[in-house]
Amino acid sequence: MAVSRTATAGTARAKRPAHVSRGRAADAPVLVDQLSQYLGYSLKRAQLRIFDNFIRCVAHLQLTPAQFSVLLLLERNPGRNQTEIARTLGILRPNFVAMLDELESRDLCIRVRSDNDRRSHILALTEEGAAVLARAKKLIGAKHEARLGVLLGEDNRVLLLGMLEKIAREF
Amino acid sequence: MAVSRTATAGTARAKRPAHVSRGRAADAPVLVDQLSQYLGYSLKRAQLRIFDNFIRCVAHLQLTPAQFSVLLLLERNPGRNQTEIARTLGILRPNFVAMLDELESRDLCIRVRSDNDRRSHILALTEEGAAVLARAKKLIGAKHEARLGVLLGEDNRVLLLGMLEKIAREF
DNA sequence: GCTATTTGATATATTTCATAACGATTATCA
DNA sequence: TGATAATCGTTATGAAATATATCAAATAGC
Repeated sequence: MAVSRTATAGTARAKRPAHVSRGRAADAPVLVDQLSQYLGYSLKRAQLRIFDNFIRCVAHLQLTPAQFSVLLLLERNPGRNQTEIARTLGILRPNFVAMLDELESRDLCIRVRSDNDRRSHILALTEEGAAVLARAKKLIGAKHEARLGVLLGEDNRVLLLGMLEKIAREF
Repeated sequence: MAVSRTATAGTARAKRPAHVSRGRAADAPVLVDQLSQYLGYSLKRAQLRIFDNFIRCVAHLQLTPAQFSVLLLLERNPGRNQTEIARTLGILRPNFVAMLDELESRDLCIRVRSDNDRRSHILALTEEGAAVLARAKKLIGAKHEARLGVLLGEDNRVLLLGMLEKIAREF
């Protein structure tokens, strides 16, 4: 999404119309300085930027942030079922079904009926899934997180992560 | 949305099933430590928390974060038209129409045909809109931002805001 | 064994986000 | 000036994300 980069500079005119005659140029930018002081606003804008960049970084792997997070959780947590993974990510079970259908159809993971509870499906990465995840991690690390380290400084990047985690957990 | 707070503790059993027999308790939490190291994930989770709290803080005013941001922009930028406000917020013009219909129907703002360009609608807060905005600002400041200052420390809160702004602008 | 609960799934509604196109108006410029 | 292009708000519409209710199958609890 994101705001269009060019301001579509508003048609310079010799004679200023009454409405804009009190000190503001016709193409002056809309002021967002007040709004930027609100955490919710800045958080949302930053999140959109980050997601946008994330998607571009793994474009040729065709992975969304949500899909990446699923694959990473499967790698880190073998033997878990759909409900456990979905709940951890805040994904509702009904919505998780189509997501897994997609991943499974691309041979990135599989559902296996559990032996000890035949209601549940144990989720597992396939070899292909592990390989794609590994490539995604490398790309994100090199082109995404690293860039952030450059922008903020590595110390600040870590600080930022810590604060966001704290908000997510304790706010 | 948000993850359910109770882990729906998984049915303790005397005899461990084969799948979970290698060191993990049946009700052990899914590990998110790796995932949390990715900025996109932590950013998104924090954003959901913050929006959730924002909405609750101004619940009796019935204001969404997006609506609040529109009102704030109108106050700060009098004399602007729909396109300018929408673009600033990253809202597509077609989607902005219904949003303004809602705000205008609640007498929080008005559209006025511009004299010097009769295509455009100049947006303005009504008295009611200014009053509601003032109350919202007070609530958010006292119950939302202040809480964040307590959680992170005031210095860190400012630091966080600065980093998020930088990401939104320069990433 | 009987009832209640859980799991994955389906159906469906709602909300959010995006594109195309229109009438009215204004800008551009030959 | 007049013809063409561009812009503004709007409508219609589609796509995607998010939410609830419900089901059959399997399990848990008594």
